[in-house]
Amino acid sequence: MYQIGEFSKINRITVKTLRYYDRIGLLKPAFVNDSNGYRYYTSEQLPVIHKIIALRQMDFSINEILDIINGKDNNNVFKVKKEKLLNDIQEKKDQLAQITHYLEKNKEGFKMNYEVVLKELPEVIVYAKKMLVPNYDYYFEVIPRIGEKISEVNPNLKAAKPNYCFTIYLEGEYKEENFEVEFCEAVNAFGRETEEIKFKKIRKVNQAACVFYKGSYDNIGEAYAHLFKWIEDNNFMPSDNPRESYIDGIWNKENLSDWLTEIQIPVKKVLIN
Amino acid sequence: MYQIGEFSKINRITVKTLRYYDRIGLLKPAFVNDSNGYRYYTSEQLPVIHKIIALRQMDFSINEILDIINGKDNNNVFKVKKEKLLNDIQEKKDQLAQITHYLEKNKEGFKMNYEVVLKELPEVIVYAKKMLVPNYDYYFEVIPRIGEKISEVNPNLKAAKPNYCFTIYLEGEYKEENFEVEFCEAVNAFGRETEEIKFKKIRKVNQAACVFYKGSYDNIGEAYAHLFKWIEDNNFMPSDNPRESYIDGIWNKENLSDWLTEIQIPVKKVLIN
DNA sequence: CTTGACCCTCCCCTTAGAGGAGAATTTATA
DNA sequence: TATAAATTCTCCTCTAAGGGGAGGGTCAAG
Repeated sequence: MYQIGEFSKINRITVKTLRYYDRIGLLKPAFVNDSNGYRYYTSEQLPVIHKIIALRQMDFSINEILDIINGKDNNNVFKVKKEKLLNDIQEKKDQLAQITHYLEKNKEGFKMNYEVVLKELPEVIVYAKKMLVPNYDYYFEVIPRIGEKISEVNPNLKAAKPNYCFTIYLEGEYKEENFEVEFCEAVNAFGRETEEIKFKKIRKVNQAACVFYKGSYDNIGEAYAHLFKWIEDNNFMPSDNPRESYIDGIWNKENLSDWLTEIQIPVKKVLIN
Repeated sequence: MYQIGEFSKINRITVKTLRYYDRIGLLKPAFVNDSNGYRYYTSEQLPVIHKIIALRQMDFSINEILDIINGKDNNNVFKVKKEKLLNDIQEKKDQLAQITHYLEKNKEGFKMNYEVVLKELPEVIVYAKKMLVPNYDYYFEVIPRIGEKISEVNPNLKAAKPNYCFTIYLEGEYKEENFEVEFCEAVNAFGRETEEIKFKKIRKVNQAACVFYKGSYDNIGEAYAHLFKWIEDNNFMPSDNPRESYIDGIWNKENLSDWLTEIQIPVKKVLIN
């Protein structure tokens, strides 16, 4: 018979933990003195606590250990745990890649302005028009007319909430002039089409690497470059054309430096053996 | 101005989380309607929440993010986090090795009886005697006499609490007969020595791989084999001689199957690049 | 005028114990 | 034998990052 303190020393485990295991029913002491409540453990319980500690070392939760000890579903729990550990390792490696990328970018006192986030892009219904655009200035002259035109034909059509107004770059890479794009605006339903403006459903994207870009479009190439570098450094690759989502711009902000655009590039993980 | 629901959709983050960030002061909405408590966010806050999400994706805690955003200690936090992630990955890999070992051992319905635990062995003062032992039977005849002898010379000497009575195998590997061992018993202080029995301090062992073995000593070789296999599978190597700690045996249990012994092998991690 | 969508606050719950208070008991020392 | 020190007990609160749900107020559309 060991007192709790002895038993804790033998097994290199705290007294608090033993009392906790008693309370939740994972390991009750073999004997409890009724008059003073002292717990006593026997040497037969050594292999039991040993097994518990071994399972804790393997990252099993208390509930899983209870199941294992009660003989439920013995082998499957281990396989599931193995899968989970493999996932955890991959997740940590991904985080490590992000931090390494960050440290590299920030190496020489260079202040990084872009924070890349992976997120899902939801399925949306849009009206869309393809165009060849000589430059950004021309572009924002043309866009309002698309909206006017489609409202004429569909007086009840409404923009989706939240607003989602973007272009898809049909060229794979970023170009400053004469690029081909598809302008899209998310709406609440399908409507009547015109010769040039078509409705379609844009499918959900599971993972897109996204950055916000502040300011006029003159230097947006820098944000693209950063984003592409991030994608490479983090073992992703583009899986579809980039999107530029317009949040603040000439239509609502006078000051160029207040303009806000989000660049979204659908990506998928590169499998490394 | 976005309502909380919109803002949550744009950023793929829950409303609960936004309210939580408000409460803890990580991201307060730009405007709150005093009469009904509604929260409103602006597009200028998009890059801010984006940064928060990016840092969360990199495994930073809320407190760390608060520090980063408030401009405290900017680069060091990242380096520390990188180290932590490397450690986490190693830990997960170790757990994976343990599970893989377990699954392999249990493959064909073979029921495993040994659970290996890594633990620290504390520093102890012992009296010790080296011997060449022909077999276990002889061994347990001799041992009581050592205790008697040392008590004669040191009437006030007491066994340590918890008891720790063990032999160190001086041969590197397990042998069934004619093995050289050093018998040790932990005591509370140094005492007077005899020709054959010496006192010494045994240093702490940081990590030892340990199993319990139940039953008579006939099949203890199996437990050794298992333990050595475990050490190899988990990328450890023995760093000192094995110890056999006697917990229950002929001196207190009649039934052979109640005998209990713990095998402890000090180990160190094998560095794999 | 009502319905459904959206928002609010408040409270409890999660893991696996850690930390500490206050009291009782046991063990060691003088 | 008296006291001091060590050990144990129960009970309470705390952790991180929100999730779940109750109960109730608010808003826009039909």
